[in-house]
Amino acid sequence: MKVTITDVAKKAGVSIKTVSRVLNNEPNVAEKTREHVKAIADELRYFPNLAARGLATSKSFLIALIYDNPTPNYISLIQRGAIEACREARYHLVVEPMSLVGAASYDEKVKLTREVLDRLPVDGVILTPPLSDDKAVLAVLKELGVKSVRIAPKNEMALPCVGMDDETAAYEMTQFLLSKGHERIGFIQGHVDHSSAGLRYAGFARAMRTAGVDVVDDLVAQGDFSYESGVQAARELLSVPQEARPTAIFASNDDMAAAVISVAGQMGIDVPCSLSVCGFDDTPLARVIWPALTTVKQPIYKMGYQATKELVRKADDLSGNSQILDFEIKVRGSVTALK
Amino acid sequence: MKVTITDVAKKAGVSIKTVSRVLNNEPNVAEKTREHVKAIADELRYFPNLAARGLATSKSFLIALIYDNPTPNYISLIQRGAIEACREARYHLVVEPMSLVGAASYDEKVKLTREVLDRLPVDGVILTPPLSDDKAVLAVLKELGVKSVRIAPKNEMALPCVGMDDETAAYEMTQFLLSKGHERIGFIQGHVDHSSAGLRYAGFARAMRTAGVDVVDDLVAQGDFSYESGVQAARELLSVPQEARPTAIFASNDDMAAAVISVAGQMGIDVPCSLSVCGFDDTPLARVIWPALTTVKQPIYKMGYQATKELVRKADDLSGNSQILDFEIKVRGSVTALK
DNA sequence: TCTCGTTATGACAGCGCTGTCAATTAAGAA
DNA sequence: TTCTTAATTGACAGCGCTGTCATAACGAGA
Repeated sequence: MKVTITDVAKKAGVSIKTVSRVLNNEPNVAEKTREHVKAIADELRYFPNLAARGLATSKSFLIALIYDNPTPNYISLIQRGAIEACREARYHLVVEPMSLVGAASYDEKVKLTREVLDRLPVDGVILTPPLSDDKAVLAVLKELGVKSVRIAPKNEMALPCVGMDDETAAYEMTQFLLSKGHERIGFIQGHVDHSSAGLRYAGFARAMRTAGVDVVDDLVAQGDFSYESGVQAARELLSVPQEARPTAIFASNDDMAAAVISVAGQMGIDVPCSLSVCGFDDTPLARVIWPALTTVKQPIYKMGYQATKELVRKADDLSGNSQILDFEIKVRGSVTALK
Repeated sequence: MKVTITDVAKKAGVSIKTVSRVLNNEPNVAEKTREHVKAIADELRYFPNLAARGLATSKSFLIALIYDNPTPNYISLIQRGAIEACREARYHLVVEPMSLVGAASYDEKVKLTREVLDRLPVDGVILTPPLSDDKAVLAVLKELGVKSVRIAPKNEMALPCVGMDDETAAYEMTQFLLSKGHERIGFIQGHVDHSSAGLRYAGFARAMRTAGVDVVDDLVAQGDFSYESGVQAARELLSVPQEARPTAIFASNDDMAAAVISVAGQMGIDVPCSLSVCGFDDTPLARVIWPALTTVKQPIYKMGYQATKELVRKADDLSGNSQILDFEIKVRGSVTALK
């Protein structure tokens, strides 16, 4: 049925070991032999059997993408990037969603994570937020000695990471609002489990401080990155006398920013004339709502790609090096200068 | 390092074959032995090596989810359902996005598909639209004898499918609009490669005919399920004298419906007072935009789950049986009765 | 008690590949 | 030419599991 290495070897008139060498780009094969074997392999449309190869090398050629309930758009971009990198290295991506956040205790988390990794021994793991900051998950990864890369804004536990500089991005976005004359700027924080949430707030606060503007407690609301939490937070921020109302709101992600626009609409507050709004992430949503959202474009696809690239790299020296990718501020209709 | 079947056998004082039998629930093992072996395996936290098992059985315990550029939300739900079913059967899901639509010729498509499946021999394939209707892909699947389930509204090529009745859903949604007094109803069609697009239009047309209302050609616009195409189509439908304008627009999916709402907003047409809008899919977007979208809720998660369930079923008799799942019409603010 | 039909268990080969190491060949050096 | 060294190739074991088939143990009936 399926073509095996033996078939190729026979047809090429060499031993299976030589074929193996050619296929794995090992040295010490005569150039002529190499070409010949390659040609035969192509002709026979031979592909090595992953299971056999895996058994012999105790590798699986599988990379796991472990995530917990992120937004579909985010995970789908990460995934796409990861798969691209996998393909280039002849790896495959298996996806493993988990349900750890909030619900489970530390021990429970350890157990669940271990189970996933025991059942399917992979060659590498990509962790997305908020799992990339989860102590239990990281502990298991270390215990099992699984190569892993975190998608996260900052290095942790000597594990390599790929991310962007959330703090600076938020800083620059806040500067942008300030440059438009806004001073009463509301801020909606993200989920406390995501380290990026804290960094975004920090960037906002730093920009305000730098500009000599006080951060008013009443203008900072807690959200959790969900649309619903954005609705809640927006109501809090906007249900005050008009003179106490912020002239701009910076939400920690696009979903919550969309919620602000929606709530403002319901309250008869015109966006952007009476209220400027900006978000973070540049999800497709940002261009789809009206007015289009001013937001920070994250290089999500690239994060997935780079993280995976790092995992499939031959060298095993992926010790704690981190990659910070560029962001971009997308200026759209939801922000105007204060009159 | 890793605990093997031999370790379990030694510790349990039986042969590896007996352990194997227990683990695979094979008959002819004394109940006492079975319990004992199970206990030892648990104690040792033993999990069979997938590669070895795969090599011996020539199965991979892998299911591939093959898709081509669908909306992130859609694929993410399908994926979630598929993974759930995989877990129950101790399978794993590998994702394989392809880029076939539009660009590639038939032969090119065959080549690319074959390459994906040759490189990673999986035990089953889940096809999502529009690939579930792609002749080239289906031909390769048949040629390679790969078990597969299509996520699609109707049976094809004797391949089992899981889907929903798009035609009836569109019919009922149109009836709903008609019941609200709308007669000048605009329709935005979906991507021609998706069989569901045609069925949705058919359902719309049937409802109109049944109600004795003519389908006006000028009120039917072509889209391709993308937001951008929705903008285009909406402009077409709305850039006419007010008396010629539709009083309601039924877009073939939510993204295009969102585009209609956005375009209407820009043109100063109030939704829903001057224009009712409804969509299809019930993406998160539907609840996030303002006004919230009246739409058809597809059981997307369940489709992924059922399709995978079918694939991992022991029996190999999955010949052309199709499952039609229920839909639900979600009435929200974007549609009002015609005054 | 012995025999026969089951049921339970184990020995062993082999799945398709790679790692190790030995054998062969080619290429220089003397 | 002959010896030495390096480059090239192949034989074979073994990765961890399951399938096949032989063997052992167990009961039931004579």
